[in-house]
Amino acid sequence: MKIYNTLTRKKEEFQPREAGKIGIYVCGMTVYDYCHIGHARVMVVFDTVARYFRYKGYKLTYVRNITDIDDKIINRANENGEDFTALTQRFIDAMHEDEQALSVLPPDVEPRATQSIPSIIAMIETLIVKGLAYVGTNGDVFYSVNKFKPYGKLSGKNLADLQAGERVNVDFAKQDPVDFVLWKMAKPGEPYWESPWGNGRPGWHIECSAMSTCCLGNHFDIHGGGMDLQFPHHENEIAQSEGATGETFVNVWMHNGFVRVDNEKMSKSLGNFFTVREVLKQYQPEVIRFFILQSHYRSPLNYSDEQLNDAKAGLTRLYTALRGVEINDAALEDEYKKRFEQAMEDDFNTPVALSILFDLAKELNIAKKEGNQERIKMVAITLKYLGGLLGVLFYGPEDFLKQEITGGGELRLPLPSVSGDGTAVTFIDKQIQARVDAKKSKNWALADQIRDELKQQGVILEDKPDGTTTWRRE
RNA sequence: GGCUGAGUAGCAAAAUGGUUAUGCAGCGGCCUGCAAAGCCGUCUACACCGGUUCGAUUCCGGUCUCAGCCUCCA
Repeated sequence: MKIYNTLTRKKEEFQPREAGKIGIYVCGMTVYDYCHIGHARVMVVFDTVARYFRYKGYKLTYVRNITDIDDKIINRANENGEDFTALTQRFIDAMHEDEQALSVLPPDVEPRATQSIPSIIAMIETLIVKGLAYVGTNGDVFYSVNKFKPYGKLSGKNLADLQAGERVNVDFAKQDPVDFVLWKMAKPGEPYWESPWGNGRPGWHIECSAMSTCCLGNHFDIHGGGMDLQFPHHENEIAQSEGATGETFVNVWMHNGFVRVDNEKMSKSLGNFFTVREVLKQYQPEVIRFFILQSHYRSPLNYSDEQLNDAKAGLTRLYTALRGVEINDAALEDEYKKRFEQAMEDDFNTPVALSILFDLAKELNIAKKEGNQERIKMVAITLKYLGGLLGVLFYGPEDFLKQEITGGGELRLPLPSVSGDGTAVTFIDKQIQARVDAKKSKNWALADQIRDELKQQGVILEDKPDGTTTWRRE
């Protein structure tokens, strides 16, 4: 199993610290707004990683935190005139709904910053005792970056460059502009927790150090998150954790690439983001997941309708191949399974893994054409099984192909119903029957008219060799 | 300016020192009443310039372009 390690800038053979066991920590959401497709990518990517480790038999502990206190949350709650806990709870619930829609399995532990205050305070105290942190002139507690020699090892930066490139906004409370805050004093009216340094709240970076070591130990296997967290967030985490414990913090750092819109990073500040629930009005949730899996997790991923439509077309091809095939517990096609594993074990190469699914679909179509029942069963079960490892292809083919996207705005959870609008389905069936009759009397004009009318409504008819007709949505 | 990373055919996206990626789209054929789906065949590549090599899209150096980080960000 090879994984690209940001720390060493190369693919390395992955060795768990303890045979058969893996601890992984992923930086999750700051919950003050809905998840956008960029957040969805992190969720789907690391869900896929977690699924694969489990499939390989590792005992995995997957931790993904929730940042439920910070300046943006406080500001947003003030704007809304609501308590910040009401705000965060609402968006935590929304996030869980989005995850479920995308077939992202819940992490094993989902610690929240506000519920980890004691361990955060303990870690800051240790840092102060070790001389790595100090109380600034404004009462905030800062990390003394210069005292941590390896600072910059993850992001390839060095302190001299950082100091040279300082922004004009110098904070006079700090001893050094590169220092960062560990504990922030509360202003009047702000939420706070008691601490040895006064009432306040944790800085952003310290929560992840505290929560990860708390859940996984001082030294664990994998730490993940978006590329943009590399610096300063993860760099600071290393400084805090290794500074406090004196141990190596993390063996492997994994960072996923961004989702882009028009060649630009999708982000809140640029305002060019699409929320998961927005996109779900137009596409099935599995299409979004498939879209994400179609590129390697470290590559940029361009968001566009064209790309989503592409993903949909690809998924449709796979489901079409599975159509009408009974999935039972036949043996797996070993050759394809092996190729699939090879792809996944090369730094989670999901585009190649998906290409193997397409190869299987072609095999399946050929077997169907030849009427080779044995082969059909074997290839179909393999396709469905390998798809399942990626968190796709778990619907019934008819469910997927006939699912209607209502666009009503409600969140679409998994398990779509084919006949959410039963009357539509009844109508389609009636029209198909009328067309069968027209065909029997060789009234091609009427038959074509019926087909065209349904097509206009997004329903595609397909005549089968045995004289029956099936349909699917466009 | 400093530090990362990337540039592959119409679009998207992988691998690879010499041999088919894959999906969508196109073209020809089979199938079909005609379609759709499917199958068979087929056309568009490796940013540019040098170097290493018997041979480079793949390794090395340089150029150009793009993106990201250096401020909150997944």
